[in-house]
Amino acid sequence: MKHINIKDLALELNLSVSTVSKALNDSYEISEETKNRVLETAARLNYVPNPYASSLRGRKSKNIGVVIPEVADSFFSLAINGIESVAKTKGYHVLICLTHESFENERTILKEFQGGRVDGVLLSVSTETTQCDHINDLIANGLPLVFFDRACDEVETAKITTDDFESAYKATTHLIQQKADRIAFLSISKSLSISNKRLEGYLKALEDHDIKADQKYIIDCSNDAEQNYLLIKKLLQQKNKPNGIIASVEKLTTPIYTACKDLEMKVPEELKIVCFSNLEIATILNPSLTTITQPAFEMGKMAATLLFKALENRNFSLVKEDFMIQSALVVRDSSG
Amino acid sequence: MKHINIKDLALELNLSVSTVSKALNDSYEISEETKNRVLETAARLNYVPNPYASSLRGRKSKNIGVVIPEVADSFFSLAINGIESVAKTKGYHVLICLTHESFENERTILKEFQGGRVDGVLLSVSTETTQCDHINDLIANGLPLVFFDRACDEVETAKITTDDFESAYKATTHLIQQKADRIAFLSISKSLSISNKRLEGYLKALEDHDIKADQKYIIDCSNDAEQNYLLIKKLLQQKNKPNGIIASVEKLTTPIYTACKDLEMKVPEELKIVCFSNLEIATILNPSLTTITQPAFEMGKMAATLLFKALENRNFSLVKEDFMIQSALVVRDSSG
DNA sequence: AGCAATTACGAAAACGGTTTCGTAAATAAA
DNA sequence: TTTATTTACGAAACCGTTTTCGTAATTGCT
Repeated sequence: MKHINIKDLALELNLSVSTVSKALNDSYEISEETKNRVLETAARLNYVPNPYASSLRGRKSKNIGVVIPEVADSFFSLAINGIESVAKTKGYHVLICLTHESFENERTILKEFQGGRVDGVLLSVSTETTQCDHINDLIANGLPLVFFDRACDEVETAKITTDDFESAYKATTHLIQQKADRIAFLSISKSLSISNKRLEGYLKALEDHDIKADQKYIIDCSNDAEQNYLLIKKLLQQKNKPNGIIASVEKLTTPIYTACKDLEMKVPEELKIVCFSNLEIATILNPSLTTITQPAFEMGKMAATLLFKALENRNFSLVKEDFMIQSALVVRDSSG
Repeated sequence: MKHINIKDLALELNLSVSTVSKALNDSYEISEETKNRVLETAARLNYVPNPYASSLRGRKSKNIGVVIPEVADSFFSLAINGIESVAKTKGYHVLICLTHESFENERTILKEFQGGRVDGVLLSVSTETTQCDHINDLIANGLPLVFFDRACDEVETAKITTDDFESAYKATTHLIQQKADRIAFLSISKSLSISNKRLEGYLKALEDHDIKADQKYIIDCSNDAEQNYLLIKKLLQQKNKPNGIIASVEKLTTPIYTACKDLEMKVPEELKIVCFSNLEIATILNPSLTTITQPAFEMGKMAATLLFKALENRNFSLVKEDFMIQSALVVRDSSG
């Protein structure tokens, strides 16, 4: 079965290519009768237009690029669903690109996007990203970009974030109220703004409750699960070990619980735990995990909606603006 | 900043478009000196070729389509990583499309692919998929397709699966050896071949150990979490309730554990649990979850490798063949 | 030196659509 | 009836590449 193009279709119909094209696009220039004939024959011959040919002429790809560190993370997979739900209504496709937390990958991907592969970009930067020239280049090239969750402050565009400062503040205060006074904070990156804001919220809560922050309770985790496990274990073995812990990222849940089990620490009696996490299974952990749950689906949806606003209105441009959606502190047994 | 195309580049260099194109593609027809000049200027002007123009002319998109039910599932997200790892080495992009377990979505996506958006397809069918005309159409249209995990037996092409029958058999046998004699099986679909094979493995194991299968222990779950929870709860409340349970899909983990907790059933004493699951957090559930873990990354990698073999060799064609990789039964406390 | 082969480039066609513009026929307005 | 407008279509340009083919200029061979 040969693939059928618009020329074949026109030939079959004894019409010109342009008429067929207009009929397929429901142009006012074409009579109802002809439109129906064309549509019918197109269906019969199983004609599917080549999107790249359309892109080329129309100078738009009908694709948006979604650049994220990882797909095996419930925040991102839920956000993808949110993004996809709006892209679908707009007739757009979603091109998901993974950086695997590598700056070099991120740069390469954004560079490629400048060739016209996508019409706009949603980005959550990698942990390695400390400078944003590659992002500014993209924008200078005319591609609208909206950050979601992990943003770069130096870039003049909109971002959808959650109240990282406040939720870390809330979580810390919650632990303090639960009588924890040596609270550790597990960070994922020194450069990521969300990580820093969460850290600041944590520090502010300590300060407001007259607890002195201690550098030894602030741990920089890496992208390596085994190494994180060792770091956490070490943290929990030192003298004056923490009796509270706040993990700023979901993937630390497993090493934390594993370390507690291996060290036979009682949760929440000896150690109270809060994680930034969207894991559905938080409820069935034992003890069930207190989480700060981000509105992942909503954030994806909102980011995409904003991006489309920029794509559809040529005179609407994305300015530096922070759309903040609240996360929820869901108290469960691990901090009881 | 205007976007630069090959014509601008040629103008800047005082060369013809064709020469520039050949230089960029490292053609033997172009002198080293010219190549260097072109490369240099291209970098300076930040030239990025339009992939769609190349696609159009070259009649290939350098994209492969990955069609899966859901991305928020650890099997699929890991498989994506496997697929991506090989696509990257081939200079291909991965277009991920989600069916959300809807047959209609699946059909629409595959239909669209026939327009040339992708050069080949990796597919894991939706639970609703009972007939395969849409898949056969795609293949008849010249697009190579490889199944992974969830396949359609009626389609003449290769598939990468795991030993669903054997692993269900092993899991069931394991539960029997742990003294369970009323073992329930939770299915996700009556039509999905993997679901049926797992069911058969379960039934065979019962038979081989002289346990009579009982229809009331075989539950068809849906795509709705709340409903599944109710089904499971009902299962665990009937008289002669099961003392063993095998869940054929990861997303049933939460409702099972939740139901056990709500009904105050002791695991594993009163109920032994095994799940088909790739969840990392299986280890930190309490009790830790015995799983049948599929080689998700490997399967993605293998499926992609096979697809590229078909893409690269015009005379290699995908025949009906089942590449089976073994899953591992990882015994943990929930079946102890 | 004379001819063939090679080297290095350019012109133009092609990929599959969309869009602009031109126009014959039909209809409306004068 | 004559002129203006509308309707319905076709020819051709165009989007940004790659590729085929043609050809001067250089090199190699005898």
